[in-house]
Amino acid sequence: MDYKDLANLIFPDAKPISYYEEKYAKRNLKEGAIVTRFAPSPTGFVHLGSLYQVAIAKKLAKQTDGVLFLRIEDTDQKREVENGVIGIIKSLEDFGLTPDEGMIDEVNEKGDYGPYKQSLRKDIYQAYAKHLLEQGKAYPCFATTEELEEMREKQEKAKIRPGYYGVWAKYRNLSVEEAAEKIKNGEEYIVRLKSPGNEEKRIKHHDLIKGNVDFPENDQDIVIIKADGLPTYHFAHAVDDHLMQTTHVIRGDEWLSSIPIHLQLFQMLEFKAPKYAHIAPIMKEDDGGKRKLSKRKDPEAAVSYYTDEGIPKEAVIEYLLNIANSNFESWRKANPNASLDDFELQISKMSVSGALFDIVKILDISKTVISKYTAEQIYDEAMKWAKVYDKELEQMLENKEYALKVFGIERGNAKPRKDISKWSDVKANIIYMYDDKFDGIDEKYDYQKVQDKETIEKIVKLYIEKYYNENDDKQTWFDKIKDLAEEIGYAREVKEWKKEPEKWPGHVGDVSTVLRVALTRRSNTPDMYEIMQVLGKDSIKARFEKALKAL
RNA sequence: GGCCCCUUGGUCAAGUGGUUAAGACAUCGCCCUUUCACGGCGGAGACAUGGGUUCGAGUCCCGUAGGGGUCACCA
Repeated sequence: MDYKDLANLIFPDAKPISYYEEKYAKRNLKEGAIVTRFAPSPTGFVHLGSLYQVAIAKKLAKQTDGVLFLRIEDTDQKREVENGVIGIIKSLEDFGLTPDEGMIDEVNEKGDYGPYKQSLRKDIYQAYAKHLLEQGKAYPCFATTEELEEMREKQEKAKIRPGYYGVWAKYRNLSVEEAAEKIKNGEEYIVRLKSPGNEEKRIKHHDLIKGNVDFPENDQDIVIIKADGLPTYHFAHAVDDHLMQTTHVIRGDEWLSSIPIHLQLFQMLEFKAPKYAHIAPIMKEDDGGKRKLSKRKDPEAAVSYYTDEGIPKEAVIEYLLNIANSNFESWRKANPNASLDDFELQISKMSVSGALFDIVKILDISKTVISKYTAEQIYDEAMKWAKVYDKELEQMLENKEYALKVFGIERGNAKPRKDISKWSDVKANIIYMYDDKFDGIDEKYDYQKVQDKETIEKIVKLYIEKYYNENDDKQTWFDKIKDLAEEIGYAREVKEWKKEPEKWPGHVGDVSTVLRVALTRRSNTPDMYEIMQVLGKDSIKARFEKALKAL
C-alpha cells in the first residue's frame, strides 16, 4: 500500500487535478492587467475596511483593464447568515463598486472561473488535497479536539511554541497501513499538510505595501481539509486564487503573518504565487489608544452607516482614496471636477500603518462634493434618501417645483454654498422655507443685536408698509433696506459705522438681521433676497405679521 | 509570552543623508460680506526616546518605550 492508495481511500471520487487545470482557460488580458478579488464571508455585513479594500482593488483592476471578482468564502458553516451574499452585493452596489465577475445574488453568478462560492467548490479542493496526499505532502490526522487541547496545555506549561509541528505532529509519520486501518475503523480525521518548513530558516517576502519582510518558515502541519470535508481558508486561498488566476491579493494586514503558510502552500502545490498587498486597517481613537474600527463598538464601521446618514457614495470613496494615496489631495486640487476614475492609484504609495478614522474630514469632503451638485441632483438624492429614512422630508419634497427653488438658492455660482454634508442635514436646512412647518414650530425669535421691541416693531412695520415691493430687483431691494436703516437713524453702510460706531445705534446689517429673523427665525440663512423671491409675497407678509404678534 | 509590522503638529500626511521640515482637515485671528456659508490672507502647532555611524541624521544602525497584528478543524 502506498500514498496513492491512501489518497484513493480518503477521496475515492476526486478527479485528477489535470481536469481542473484544463477546465479553466487562461484569461485573455493584456500585459500587466491586474486580476484581483474581494473574498468576504457571507455575513451580510460590510466593514468600512472591506470597502476600502474593494475600492482599491476595483481601481487597480480598472486602471489596468483587469478583473475584480467577488468570491464568497463560506467554508465556515457556523458563521453562515441568511441573505448574507445579497447584503454584500447590495453594499458594493451602493458605493459603485460592483465586481466584474463572481456572485451576483445568493445563487447566481457570472464569469468563467466559478463556482464563486467556496462551499460549491468542495470537490475541487478535495481533488487538490488528494493530489498532495498522493505525493505524501499531506496526511490524515486523527487527533481529537481534546487531544489537541491537552497538547497545547503541555506546550504552554513547558513554555514552548504551541502547535502541531515536529515531534508534536503525532500522526505525521503514521504508516500508510496504520492510517488506512484507522480510516476503515471509522475513526474521524482531517487532512494536514506535511510541512517541509524549518523554524530556524527564514522566508523572504516582498509585499507591495509593506515592503520587504521576512519570517521564520512555517513548520506547522496546518489543516487543509476540515472534518466536514471543506477546506480551511489557507488551502482554499491557494487553490482558488490559482484557478481563478488572481494576480494580486489585496487584503487586510491581519493576514500578513499567514504569508509563510501561504507561500509554502503555493510552493507545495507547484502554483505560481500571486503578488500580495496587505492593507493597514482603519483605526479608531479609543481611550487615547488606537484600535481597529470595531463592528460592535463603532457604528461608522458598517458601510450601511453612510447610506443611513445620507453621505454620498462619492464622498466616502473620495475619503478612502484620500487615505490610500496622499497625492490624491493635490490631484483633487488640480482637478476639482474630474471623475474619480481619472485618478491613478499607486499601490506603492499606500501607508504602511493604519490611519485613524476621521468623520470630520469625511463630512468636509462630502460637503464639497454636494456643493458641486445641481439643485436637480440634490433634489433627486435627497428624495431618494428621504423615501427610505424620513417620511416628513419626503412629504416636504413632494412639491418638486418649490423644492428645486429652495435648493437653487445660491447654487450654481462660482462659490456655491457648502451647508449640506449629508442628506440627513437637508431637512433642518430647508424646513423654515415651508410655511406649514414654519407655523407649526413654536420657537422664539432671537433678534441678536437689536433687542428692544419698539425698534423691532418699527423696522418690521416700516418694511412691510413702506419699503417692501415684490417686484424690486436685488439692487433696489438692497437700497431700500439701506433707506430703512437711515430712516430709523441707523448707519447706511457698515464701513462708515465701523469708522465711527458711536455715531449710530447700529448699522444696516443689524436692521436686515431683524428682518431675517422675523422672516425665518434664524440669524444664519442664505441670501435673504433669494429667500424672499422663493417664499413669495403672501408668505412674507404672513411671516412678518406673525413676528409682530410674537413681540 | 513568541513572531511580524509601525512611530513626523489634535488628525491624515510629504519627506529616499544637507529643506526656513510641504500640504489638507480641525483650531485661532484678520479681510471680504447686510447674517451665515463660501473665498482670501495669516497665526499657533510635529520628527517617541537614548546611544552610535557621518563634516552633517526626520532619513542609516543598535537599544528602550509606546502602538498594532498574529499565534484555531474562523475567515
